[in-house]
Amino acid sequence: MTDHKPGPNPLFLREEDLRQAIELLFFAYRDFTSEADAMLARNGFGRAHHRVIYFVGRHPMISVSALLDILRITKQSLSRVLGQLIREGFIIQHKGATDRRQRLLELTDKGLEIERQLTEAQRQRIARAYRETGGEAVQGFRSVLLGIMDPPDRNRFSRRGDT
Amino acid sequence: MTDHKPGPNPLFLREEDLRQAIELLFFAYRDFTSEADAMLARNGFGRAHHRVIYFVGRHPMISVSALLDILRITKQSLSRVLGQLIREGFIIQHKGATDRRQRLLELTDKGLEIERQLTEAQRQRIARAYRETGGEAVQGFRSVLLGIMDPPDRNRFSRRGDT
DNA sequence: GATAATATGTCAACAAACCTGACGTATATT
DNA sequence: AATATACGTCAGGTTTGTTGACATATTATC
Repeated sequence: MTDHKPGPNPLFLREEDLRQAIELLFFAYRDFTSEADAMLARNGFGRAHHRVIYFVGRHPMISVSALLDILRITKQSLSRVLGQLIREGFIIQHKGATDRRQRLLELTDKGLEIERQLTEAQRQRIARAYRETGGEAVQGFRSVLLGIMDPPDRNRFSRRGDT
Repeated sequence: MTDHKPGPNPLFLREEDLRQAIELLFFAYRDFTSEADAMLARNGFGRAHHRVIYFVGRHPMISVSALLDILRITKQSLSRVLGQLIREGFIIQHKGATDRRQRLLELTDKGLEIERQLTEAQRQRIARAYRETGGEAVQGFRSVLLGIMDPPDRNRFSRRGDT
């Protein structure tokens, strides 16, 4: 049933390597989000909600514009999802102390709880992969992904212990 | 403007590592698809079209069900996108030789050309990251991503040279 | 050879999550 | 006082996914 071997078209050895990388990202990302997606669907949420919950949890008191900068979506798109999360009590807004135009976002206890549940499957998946492959592979994984992303966001990943 | 340091909440050192991995995947994937997305938008296509074009190009004469198995979407979703690509002459169907129920898919010359253009930016991005990080890092990248994905698809990535 | 299973397609209705464009308000900056 | 920024919102549109039902051609099975 349904055969598809690794495929022809290997113009260069290099070409095959690059295509494998493209596919590794596709399959890994697809599976990486699968458990959380299922959990979200049960709660009437989507992946967009998870992203908002995740990054608000990661950066408590983040401003709306900083969040937009991470997500790279329009404020109208964010507004729909964020408004829902606020109305349902997962996130609260605080007026900025220094700049009162800002609406700083924070998870409520309810928000923290769902964040933990949602991200748990992903953490376990990563932890398992890290455990199976070892520290050297982890360093390679990190540095290649850093190389793939655009420079501006690379400095979010400082080398450790800088809180 | 807009400050968000790496963030608080480091319950464990380990926890921070796992969260960084989650974010590496998010940022890398977001940027990885950005150029192709822009090019697709200019042609009136979306990311779904790219995925179909990519995997048909990768596996010439793939059956519809095998493609569905890769993409993990419903046949109705695929049908819309695939039908469009067929009508516009990017993909052609052939009746299966052994099983005449199958519609085996193949890129036309036009399809091959757009595939090349679309994937080019991604290939360059990967190539650059691979060049910058070196072979050892690449091995780590590969093995961690393999560890992250669910086992069933791992054997798509055999070690090399098996066509 | 009738029956069941498989591979594919299609119609219809719906939802999630994006988008653009326009406009409004509060606050800060110059 | 004028301009810019941070945020919100209304309105309408697209892409990409979903479920459910049903149809057709072909293959496999009893």
